Amino acid sequence: MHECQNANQYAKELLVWYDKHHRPLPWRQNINIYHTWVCEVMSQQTTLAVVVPKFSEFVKQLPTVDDLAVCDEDTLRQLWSGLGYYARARNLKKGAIFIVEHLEGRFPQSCKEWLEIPGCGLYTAAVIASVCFNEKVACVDGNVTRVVSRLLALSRDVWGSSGQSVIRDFVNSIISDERPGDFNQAMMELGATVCRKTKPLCLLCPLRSQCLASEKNCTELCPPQKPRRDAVDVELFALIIWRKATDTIAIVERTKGFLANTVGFPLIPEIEVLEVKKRFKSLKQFQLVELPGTFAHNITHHRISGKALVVQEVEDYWSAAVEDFWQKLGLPQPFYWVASQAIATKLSTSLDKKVFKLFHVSPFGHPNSKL
DNA sequence: GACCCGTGGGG
DNA sequence: TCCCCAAGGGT
Repeated sequence: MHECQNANQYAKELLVWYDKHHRPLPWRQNINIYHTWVCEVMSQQTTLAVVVPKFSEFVKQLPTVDDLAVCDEDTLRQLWSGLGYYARARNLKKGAIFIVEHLEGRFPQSCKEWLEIPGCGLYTAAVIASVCFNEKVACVDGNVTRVVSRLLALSRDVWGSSGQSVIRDFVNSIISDERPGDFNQAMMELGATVCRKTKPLCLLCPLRSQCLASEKNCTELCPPQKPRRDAVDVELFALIIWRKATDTIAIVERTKGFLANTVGFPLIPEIEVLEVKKRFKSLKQFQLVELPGTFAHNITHHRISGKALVVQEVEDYWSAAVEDFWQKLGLPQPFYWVASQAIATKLSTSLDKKVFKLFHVSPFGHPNSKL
C-alpha cells in the first residue's frame, strides 16, 4: 500500500509546481461558486481552448444563478453553441432552477449536496466542493486517472468503476490537508500540460522521483487505452421547408435522440426520404429541390453524411392543412416558422449551420434569390 | 456495466 | 482528408 510519509511529499512537490506553472484561466482569478460550477460543467469532455471564450460570454450574459434560472431557451442555446453535449446546458439550467426554488438561491456547501444537482457527478461535485469550500475530497477525471496510473505503474484497466475507485482512494490518501482545491487542480493541470497522454514531459515533472512508470520507463503503457466503439455510417436528409408567401422556414424542437434539446431543421433518415418526397409531390402547391452537395458531420461514434431537401411552398397550402399534414409526414413536433432572414441567428448546432450553408450558397436555395 | 450524447482542434 | 480526443454524466 501507499505509505503515509510519502503523502505529504506528493502534495508538497505538486503544490510548489502548481503555484509556479499553472495557467491563468479566467475562473481562477478569484473563486466564485457560480463561475466554478459553470466552467466545470462546460469543461466536461471539452478542450479548455474552446471553453475559455465561451465561459466568459456565458457569465457576462448570465452573471448569476438567478439569471440562469430564468433565461430563455434561445439565449441558452446560443451561449452553448459550439460546445456540444447539449444535455449539459439543460441540466445546468435545471440545477439553477432547483437552487433558486428549493435552496432559496443558496448554493450547496458540500460534495454530497452538489451530487444532487443535475449534471453534477462525482467529478464535478468534488471539484466544486474542494475549490470553493476547501473540502478534502479527491476529484478524478481523465487527467488524474492518467497521472495516478503512471505514478503507480498501473497498466491494468483503470477506466471501469473498480479502477476509478482505486484511483480515487489513492488521490484521497495523498490530497493536501491545507489546500485540497489547489491540489485537485494541480493534479489535473499536471495531466494536461506535463503528464500528457502522448509524449509526456517527464523531465519537467515535479513527481518524477516518485513515479513508478517513469522509473520502469513504461509511461506509454499506463494507462491502457479507453475502449472505443466502432464508427457507424448514417445517411440523413435535412428538410428546409420554406413558405414563400411569408418567407418563413420550419424549425423543429428535437426532443430525443441526436441533438436532443436543440432546435433546427427537421432531420429524417435517408430511407424515409422517398416517402416524404412522394407526399409533397402529390400536391401541386410544392416544389422540391435537392440541394447540390453534401455535408459531413460526426456525432459521437456516428459518421453522418447528409443532404438537404428544399421543400418550397409556391402556392398557399400550410395555412389550412398544416397541422394535419405535418403529422401525416411523421415529422418531429413541435415546429414553428422562423423568418428566413432570422434563421441563421436561431440555429445553434454545428449540423444545422452546415445545412444552412448548403442552402445559403445555393442558387436554388438562397432566400434572396428567385427560384 | 454498457451505451448514449457534440464539437473544435491537433496530429 | 481522416482519425483521435478532451476538466463526464445520465439512463
